[in-house]
Amino acid sequence: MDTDRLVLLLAQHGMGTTARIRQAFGATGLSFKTGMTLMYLAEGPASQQSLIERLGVDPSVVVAILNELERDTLATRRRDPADRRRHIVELTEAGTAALATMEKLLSEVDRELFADLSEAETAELRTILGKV
Amino acid sequence: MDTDRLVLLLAQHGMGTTARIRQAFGATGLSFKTGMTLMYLAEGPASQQSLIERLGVDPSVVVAILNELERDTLATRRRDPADRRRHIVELTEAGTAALATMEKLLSEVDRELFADLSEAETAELRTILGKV
DNA sequence: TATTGTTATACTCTATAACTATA
DNA sequence: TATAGTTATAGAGTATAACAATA
Repeated sequence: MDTDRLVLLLAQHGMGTTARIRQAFGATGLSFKTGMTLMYLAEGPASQQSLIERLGVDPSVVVAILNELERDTLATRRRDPADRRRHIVELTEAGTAALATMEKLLSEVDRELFADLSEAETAELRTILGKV
Repeated sequence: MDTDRLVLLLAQHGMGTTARIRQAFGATGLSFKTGMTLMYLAEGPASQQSLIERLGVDPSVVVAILNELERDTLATRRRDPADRRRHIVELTEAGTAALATMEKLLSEVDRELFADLSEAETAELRTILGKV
């Protein structure tokens, strides 16, 4: 799906990259956004609201992701005593281990995708995407 | 959905860009890949096989897209007399008009998304993405 | 036998709307 | 009344498998 338009070029590469990540994560049985959730939880306990914002998805999506993570005992949620409407979501030890696996998989995709780019080019790409 | 990993940055921007294009195309009632199909057909008549390759999708997806385009009389398909297994797919006049509309919508997204980029930066982005 | 296109079907991702419980 | 989270459900988008027509 090639084209000469920059928006389409970016969309195309993004879809390809996303598909590649999904494929890499597929081995773990976890979806793309579930993997992203693990990464956010690595920064510390979070409410579901904060996950909704960071993932940019509907609340119901976060519920489904957390159900999956709890089923696999990769994360836990418990009531926040300070506001019993909220949940405190946390990684378990198994979750931290799973995260390490996914980081390794991501590194492989990274190397594979950007193999033909110089150090300067990857820095440049990062800068430019930051402005988009 | 921010992150410091380049693969994730690219995936994120790609998904955002795709979503933005879908939204822009939404006004026409046509999907993203249907719009892409119109663009490919603008280059001249095509077989369904060639569309499959360029869109990078399953044959059944192309069938669905062409059913939609034919229903809206934006394209036609007819048997190729040289090989009666093949279809020759062509834009109609209405299809050409619809294409012009979508190009205009894409240009708007282009301007919006890359407003903060210099001429040099857009050229750089194009070059780098070409290597990914 | 291999290729082109079609159909039926199912799976993933995501959002909407109506709901419960807390504040 | 407003907010956090949940459920049920529906709609995209896409792939798989079995198929018919033609080469």
